[in-house]
Amino acid sequence: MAQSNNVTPLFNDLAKIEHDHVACQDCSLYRLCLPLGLHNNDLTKLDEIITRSQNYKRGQSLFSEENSFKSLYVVRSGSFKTTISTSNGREQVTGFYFPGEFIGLDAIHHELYQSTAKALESSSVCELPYDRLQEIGKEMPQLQIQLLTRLSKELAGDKSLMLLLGKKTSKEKLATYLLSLSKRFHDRGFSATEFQLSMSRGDIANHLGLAVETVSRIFSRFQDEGLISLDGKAISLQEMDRLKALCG
Amino acid sequence: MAQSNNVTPLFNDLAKIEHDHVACQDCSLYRLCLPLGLHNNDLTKLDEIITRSQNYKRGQSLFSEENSFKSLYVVRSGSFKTTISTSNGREQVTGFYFPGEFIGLDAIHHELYQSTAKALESSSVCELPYDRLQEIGKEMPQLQIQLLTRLSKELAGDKSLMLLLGKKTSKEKLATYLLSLSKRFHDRGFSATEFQLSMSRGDIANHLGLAVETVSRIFSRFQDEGLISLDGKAISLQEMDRLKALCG
DNA sequence: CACACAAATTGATCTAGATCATGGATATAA
DNA sequence: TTATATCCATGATCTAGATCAATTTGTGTG
Repeated sequence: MAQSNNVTPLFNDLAKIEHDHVACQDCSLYRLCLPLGLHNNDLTKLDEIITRSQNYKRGQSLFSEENSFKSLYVVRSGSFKTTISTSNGREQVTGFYFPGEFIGLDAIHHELYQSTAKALESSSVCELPYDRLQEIGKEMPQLQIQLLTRLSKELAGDKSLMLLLGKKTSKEKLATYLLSLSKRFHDRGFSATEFQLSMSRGDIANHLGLAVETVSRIFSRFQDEGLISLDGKAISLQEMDRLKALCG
Repeated sequence: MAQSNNVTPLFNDLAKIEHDHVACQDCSLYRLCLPLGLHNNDLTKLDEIITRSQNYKRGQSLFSEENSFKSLYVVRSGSFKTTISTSNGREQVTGFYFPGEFIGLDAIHHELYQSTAKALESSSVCELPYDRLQEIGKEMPQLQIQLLTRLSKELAGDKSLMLLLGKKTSKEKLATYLLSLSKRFHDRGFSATEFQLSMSRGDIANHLGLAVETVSRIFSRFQDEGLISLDGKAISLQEMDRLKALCG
């Protein structure tokens, strides 16, 4: 059966991508993205250094661990995951990224990317070459502040994730995760209760420090209890309040 | 028995703190800290906005979750831990901070601190009021870049910690932790193999997502195997290579 | 210096969630 | 369309590390 269309679509349509060169001014992600608060002149300068990428297909890499760091990326449409690995090959999904969110911020201090970024579905990005960004940033304090704010936000998110990984039970982890997704969809103008999970159960499990089987079981349990309703990748949060209460 | 003196002292003596107003130029932490790369004029301006704090005693808070965000702090001497909590009171130690390291970076995007910072021993800090920092930052791109770099570095560290929390066994966690401490001591000009653990076993356990008892047992095991030698808070890493191999 | 309290160690037991195993559902490709 | 690989769900079993319990050691404080 084909995926039904009664839920929020994946993020493919969020940015206007008919033309490859939508200016930041005209981008529907404007208020979620870096340019917020920049004046027209500055915005134009920023526009000039941005490369709008071709599409990335599901599974395709934006960059890999140990590649040399060159650019930051902002998701324009679709979604990505980032991973890092131990020397003996175990992998941790460190984050999921949706339109308007930055990828690569953890590489700024380094010559090399610290993680691998892969598309979860057909996706596109804006590429910001870091050296040129620094150049124009010298005359745009507001841009620097935006960048700092971005980094700080991601940092705070990662600390919460540490709390989740270190101290929460499997149910609490899943409930917290679903509500975090919900909020991000809502912030992007979509339904807070009905959306598509672009990542696999395996990715979710890995990200939350669980086994796939555990995620499956808890999803089933949540369904039995009427908390959510799940049809493949389409999820609907039926009882936000009870979910919130489950977050710990 | 009193603590023996044959190991690296705690960080109390690292910064020259006889006078409350050591200029950044003269501070022994200079090369680890923010001012790196600033010119003399800029350095003087930075100096002017910094408040050097009185001492914080063991257990004393620098700030608490939900306090309004005002300043960033750099550890001058001693050490701190930061924690965040779930709504029902469970707590996660999100980080330990040593001289030259920044505390509060995750609050920049917010009105409120996202965590609580407590001294682990007698400690002191430099306080950087964030609004004034932004003010002078407008004319000091190098300062902004330093800040960005700091944030990025902490971000990368947190991602590694996610890998640790999500994918490593208890032994691997402890080995990884000890080597991370070792590196940070070494970077500060101290022995990479002999130092004092200023944090309790409980703090370590919490930070690594383990129970205290587990940490105790693994420390004992590591001792039996000749990997480390432990006397209260004083630790000596006897076999760095084997420890490295244990990190996963 | 001795009291009281907090931190650490060690052993015994228990359990949340991992791992193993199987079958069904989905997706991709020729 | 069928082949083939991957993903997902669910049951049975196992185990790493948590929890509980009892000492021991360390550490402020009057």
